[in-house]
Amino acid sequence: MNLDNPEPTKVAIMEATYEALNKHGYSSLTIQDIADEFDRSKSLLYYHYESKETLLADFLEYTLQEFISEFEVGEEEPSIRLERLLDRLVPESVDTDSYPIQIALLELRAQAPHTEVYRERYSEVDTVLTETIEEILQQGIERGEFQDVDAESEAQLLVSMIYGTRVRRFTTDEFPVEQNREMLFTHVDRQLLV
Amino acid sequence: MNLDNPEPTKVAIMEATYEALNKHGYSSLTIQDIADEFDRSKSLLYYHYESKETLLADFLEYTLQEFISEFEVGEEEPSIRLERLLDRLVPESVDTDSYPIQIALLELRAQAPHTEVYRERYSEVDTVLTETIEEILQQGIERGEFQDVDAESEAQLLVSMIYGTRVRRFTTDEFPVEQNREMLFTHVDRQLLV
DNA sequence: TAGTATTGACTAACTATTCAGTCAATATAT
DNA sequence: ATATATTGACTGAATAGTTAGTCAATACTA
Repeated sequence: MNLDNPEPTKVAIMEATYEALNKHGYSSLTIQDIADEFDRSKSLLYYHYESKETLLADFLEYTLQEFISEFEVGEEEPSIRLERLLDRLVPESVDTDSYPIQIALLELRAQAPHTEVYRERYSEVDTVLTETIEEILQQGIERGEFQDVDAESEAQLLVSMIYGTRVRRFTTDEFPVEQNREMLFTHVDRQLLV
Repeated sequence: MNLDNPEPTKVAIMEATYEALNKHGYSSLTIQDIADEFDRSKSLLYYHYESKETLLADFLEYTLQEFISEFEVGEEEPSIRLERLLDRLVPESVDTDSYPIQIALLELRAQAPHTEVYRERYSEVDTVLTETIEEILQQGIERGEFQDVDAESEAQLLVSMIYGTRVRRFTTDEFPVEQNREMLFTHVDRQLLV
């Protein structure tokens, strides 16, 4: 282990993996691709990870925790928090830098049916997002800001809408993002706001 | 070309590809895997297709047309047609046979960002589904069965909900299908039905 | 016969993974 | 304090297996 920080080599591996995924996408990603973005040797990857699969599982863990941290949206009134969260998860435009990694995360998600560790990770993300929204709704209902809906079910529906919109944005040409965002916000206005 | 039907070899290749995808999934699919499900030789695949990529593109075309044909749901009143369509696209349970191919289609969809031909196909599916729903809504509005909503926007939202639900079902453990279905139908009841 | 369909044997490139060994830093023993 | 042993981090080169794709020869069909 290095001296600078607690896990600098592993951090460097994660960053190299990130870059490699950016450039090549998941399905054609090779260990060599990762090594090419890594300033140390390819063998070292096997010193730290027993296989490509475990390396990628660790990367997924690492990256999804970052994604989860995006769910944190301050302490304002529930309606504002919900709006912020939706705006962040279904933004008007995805900035060019984060585009490739979002696509890689979609590719990894599509592997989840075949790979248990991936599925566990995505299940967790799903649960955390749903619970986050549920809490916001619950708080809004208590404060009389939202109508008295079933917070859990409503959160589930919102999560599905969010993911559906995200998937379509990345996998189709000319997806009408603005129309979908509007409908998302309209749904909140009509179903939730008092 | 064979004598039996117009394209029996190509049909056999499509079926072999289907089986191979069932067994191996997309990301680890090899030409050999397809050949193993094919009663003729691997070389023959290259006689009919210039590359693995074009073979899979053709397979996607073939399979998505089948998927699109599922959108056809009879001639009853719009409210019934919509309900049937939703029930078909977000069924209570996915039958074991079609499970693997649905997953393969999700994997292929995740390749769409990198592969133009795939993206075009999925864009088309998306468009057809949206337009199908839009027509149903339009007809329902005209007949006074549905409220006077913006059919196009409402169709867009429904499509995102449908896809979101499908993605989550296949990529997470313990996805609450029933709750999501209920919310989908509740949304229709509240937003659309007069 | 002439074209079409099909094959098996082949290859060149690439794949993940292994392994023997280097090296600097640290711990231990005297 | 000095010599010795032991470690963890790291490397270059090799390996065994897999991959998509080719091609000359052959069977089939019209």
